[in-house]
Amino acid sequence: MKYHHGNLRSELIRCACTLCEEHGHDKISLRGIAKEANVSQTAPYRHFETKESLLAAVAAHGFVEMQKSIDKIIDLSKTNKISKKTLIDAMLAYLDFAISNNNIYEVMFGTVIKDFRNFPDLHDAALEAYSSLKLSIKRYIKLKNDQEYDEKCVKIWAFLHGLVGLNKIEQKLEDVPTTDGSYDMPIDALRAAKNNLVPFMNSSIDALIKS
Amino acid sequence: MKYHHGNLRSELIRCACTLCEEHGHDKISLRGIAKEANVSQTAPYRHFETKESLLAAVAAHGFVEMQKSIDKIIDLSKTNKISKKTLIDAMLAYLDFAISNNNIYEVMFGTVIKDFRNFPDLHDAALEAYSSLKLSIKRYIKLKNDQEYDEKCVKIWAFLHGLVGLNKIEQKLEDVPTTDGSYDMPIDALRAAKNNLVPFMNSSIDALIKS
DNA sequence: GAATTAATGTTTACAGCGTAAACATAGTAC
DNA sequence: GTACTATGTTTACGCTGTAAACATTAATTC
Repeated sequence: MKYHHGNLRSELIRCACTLCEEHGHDKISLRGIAKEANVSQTAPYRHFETKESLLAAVAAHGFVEMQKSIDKIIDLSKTNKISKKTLIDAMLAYLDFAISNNNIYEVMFGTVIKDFRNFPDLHDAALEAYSSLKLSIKRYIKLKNDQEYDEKCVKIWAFLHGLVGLNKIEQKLEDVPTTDGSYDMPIDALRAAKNNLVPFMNSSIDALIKS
Repeated sequence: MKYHHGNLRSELIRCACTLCEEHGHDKISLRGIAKEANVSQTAPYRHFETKESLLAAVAAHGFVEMQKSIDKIIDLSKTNKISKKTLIDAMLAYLDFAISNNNIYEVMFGTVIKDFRNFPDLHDAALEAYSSLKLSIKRYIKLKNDQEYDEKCVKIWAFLHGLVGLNKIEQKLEDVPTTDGSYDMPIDALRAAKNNLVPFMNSSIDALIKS
C-alpha cells in the first residue's frame, strides 16, 4: 500500500469538478470528495485551506474551459475580422458551456466564493475569460476606443449571463394553462427563445452592440 | 410564560428574511432563526417541513415585494400608456430591489429552491411578478400579439437579471492596473454603467424592445 | 362542562458536516 | 544516516438538519 498519493491536488480538483457538476456545489462535501479520491477525509487540507478554496479551484478550471470554448470559435491564431455568424457562434459557445456545466457555472458566478482576490488563480482566470469575450467583439466591429468596447461587452455579457439565469428558473416553473388569464407565462417565451436561439441571439446581440 | 407563540409562522418568515439578508442564505441555520424568534430549535418544523420550505416562503415574500415596487411605478390603477422614462424607472426599480435585497434575490433566483412547483405560493408569486414586468412593456409600446410581448419581456428580463449578476461579481474582482495589457478590466466598465445607469438603461432597453 | 383530539410547542438523539490537532510515514538534503 | 519537510491518517469538537418522543394548550365532541 502506497502512503503517498502523488498528485492528490489535481485529483481532488478533478473529483470535485465531477461531483459538483453531478450533484451541485451545495450537495457535495469535502469528505465525499476525499472518499472519491480514496484518501482520508482530512487529506484535502494538505492542499486546500478550506472547502471554499477547493471550490475556487473548480471555478478557476471552469473559467479556463469556458475561455477555451470561446477561443476555439474566434481562432486566436488569426487577427482578422470575424463575421457576424462567428460572433454569434462565440456567444452561443458561452451559453452552451454555461448550460452544460450548469453547476460549475453556479460556482463561478454564485456566492460560494466570496472574494476572488483571495484566490489569485481564479481571479486571473476570470479576467482572462472576460478578455476573450471582449476580443470577440473587437474582432467583429470597429469602435472608437477601449472604453466603448467595454461598454458593449458588459451589455452583451449581462444579456448572456441573464439568459443562463432565466434558463435555470424556467426549469423550476410549471406549465399552467393561461386560460385563467390572471397572469402570463414566461415559460413559453423562454422555450421559444431556446428553440430559435440563433435568430433570437442575432437580433439581440446586434441591437446591444449598436445601442 | 406563554407556551404558544400565536403567529410563529409569520414571525419565522420575518426573522428568516432579516437574517438571510444580513448574512446570506448559506450562512443562516434553522436553529439560528428559531433562536431569533425565541423558540426551541425544532419549533419551526411545526410550520415548515424543511429549511428549504422556509426559504421558499422568504423567496415568495421577495417576489411579492419586488412586484409591489414595480407596480408602484407603473400605477396599476390606470391603464393608459406610460412614457419611456416611466418604463426605465420600472426597470430601475427591479435593479434597485435586486441590489438592496441582494441575498434574498439570491434565494429567489438561485439554486436553493430546486423546484417552485413544490411551493405553490412561491410559484404564483414568481409568475405574478413576471406579469408586472410584462405589463410595464404592454403599457409602453403597442406590439402585434402576446407572444411578441413575451419575447421582448424575456430579453429585457434577461438583461436586467444579468446586470444583477455582473454587479455581484464586480464586487469580487480587484482593481488591477491595465498597463500590463495581458487582459482587460470589466470592472471599470461595470462601474461606468452603474454611474450612468439611466442613459445606459435607456439605450439598452430600447434596443432590446426594438430588436 | 368534561373528555377527547388536534395543534403547536420542547427535549432528546443521531448522523453528517467543516475543520483543528496530534500523530505517522515517505521523500529530500545534508 | 540523520534531520527536515511534505503529505498522508486518526481522533475529536461543535454545529447542522431533522426525526422521534414527550408536553402543553386550543378546539371539538359528547
